Amino acid sequence: MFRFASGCVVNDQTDDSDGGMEPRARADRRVRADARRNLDTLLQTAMAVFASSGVDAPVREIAERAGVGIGTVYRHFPQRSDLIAAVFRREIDACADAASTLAAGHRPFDALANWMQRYAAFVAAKRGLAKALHSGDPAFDSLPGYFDQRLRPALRRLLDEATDAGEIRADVDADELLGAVASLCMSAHNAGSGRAERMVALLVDGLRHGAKSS
Amino acid sequence: MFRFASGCVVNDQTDDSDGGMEPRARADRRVRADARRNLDTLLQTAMAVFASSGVDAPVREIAERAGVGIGTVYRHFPQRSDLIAAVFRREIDACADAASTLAAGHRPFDALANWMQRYAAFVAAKRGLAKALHSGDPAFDSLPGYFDQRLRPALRRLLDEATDAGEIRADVDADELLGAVASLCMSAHNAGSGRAERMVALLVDGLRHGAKSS
DNA sequence: GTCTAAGCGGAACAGTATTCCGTTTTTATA
DNA sequence: TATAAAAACGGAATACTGTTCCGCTTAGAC
Repeated sequence: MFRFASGCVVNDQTDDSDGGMEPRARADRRVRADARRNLDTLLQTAMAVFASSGVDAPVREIAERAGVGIGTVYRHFPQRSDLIAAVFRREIDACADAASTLAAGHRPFDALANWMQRYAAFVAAKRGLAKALHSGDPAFDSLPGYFDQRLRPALRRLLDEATDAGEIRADVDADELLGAVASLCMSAHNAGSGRAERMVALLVDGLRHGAKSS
Repeated sequence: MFRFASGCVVNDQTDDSDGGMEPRARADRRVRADARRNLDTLLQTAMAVFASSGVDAPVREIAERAGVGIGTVYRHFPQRSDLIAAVFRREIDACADAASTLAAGHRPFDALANWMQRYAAFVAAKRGLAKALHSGDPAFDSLPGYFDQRLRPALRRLLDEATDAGEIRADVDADELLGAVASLCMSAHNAGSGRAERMVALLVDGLRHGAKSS
């Protein structure tokens, strides 16, 4: 056994010398159904608890609310920080996946505009987790990279489609945009409700109308 | 009793209705000598422990090294974070006070240059505490304000005296300078030793020679 | 149905902050 | 200097935490 960067414990390839077993059977039946179910429940519960009580919520509370024993939590996440990282990862995934959904259901510009708000909400909600990120715990080391790896392509796709449809200007970079929205949300933090949304909307309007500078 | 912003516990004015007692005696004899001594020892020890073991050092360790009981620590600092804040405050004071000492013992420009290095060392050493600052603990809320309140006037005085003596240009702002040095020290963090010092020295040289731009 | 090991639960451990209260020490007063 | 009241002290006890350990349960292959 070894620990993935993700923090989940995974079976290492057990010795392959016995040959003939189908790899499918190996991979499928390796994880018991109840274990997978518990893992999922755990992540969902942790997400809810972190959202309501903050990332400092005790592991015990999460275990209780998920209806599992503490041992089970630690079986899936050797350290408390691994659980936090996994939740963060899952939320990044959800945000990235939203891009596909939106792209399928809206015109390119609308998909882009909606996703930007979705992303803004994500950033705003994750300020607590951001704090954890800077705690120096190695469990979080891979998160920034994962963040880029998932979110950048998602946004790039939306941008490209909107550009191809002639709905927005062509000179904006996905990275820059992600960073810009993030800082908008950070600085609009303690301002009244709706301010971040408005600033992001402004930014999106700029995508449509602004003249290319430099 | 109420808690000062500083986190120390202080006697509220006891009822003054009995009139005639001299205010001096009141104010002087209000704190027992051993208490004051312990408070001081505690702060000194905590400073040393934080410097060597980081701000996460257990309260017990500090109490032991200071030669007092845990109860005494908590009598002076109701929360662990109050102790951290008090230490930080004291170091800000020391840094600010150094300005006067330097001003008295050096020519204006030298005083300024020395103090800038002193301040740079302070910023560099306090990276750990900076992390604590962003933890959201209300005990730290007043620190940024205190930082400005103490350090800005200290630097302004040195700047003014150097300017009056015609030793530096007149168009630099104390705030900007504090910020600039801080960011220099932050970014030079993981670079080899002495780099921050050199960058700050560069900045100080700029004070003497640079042309005013805008 | 049986067997095996993956998975589970939660008591036990270790380490922390914080509280509580009987004891000691200072200091005002005589 | 002797005394008493109040202030401060010390540290055992409490209350939470994260984490480990191991006997028990149960999914799933045969």
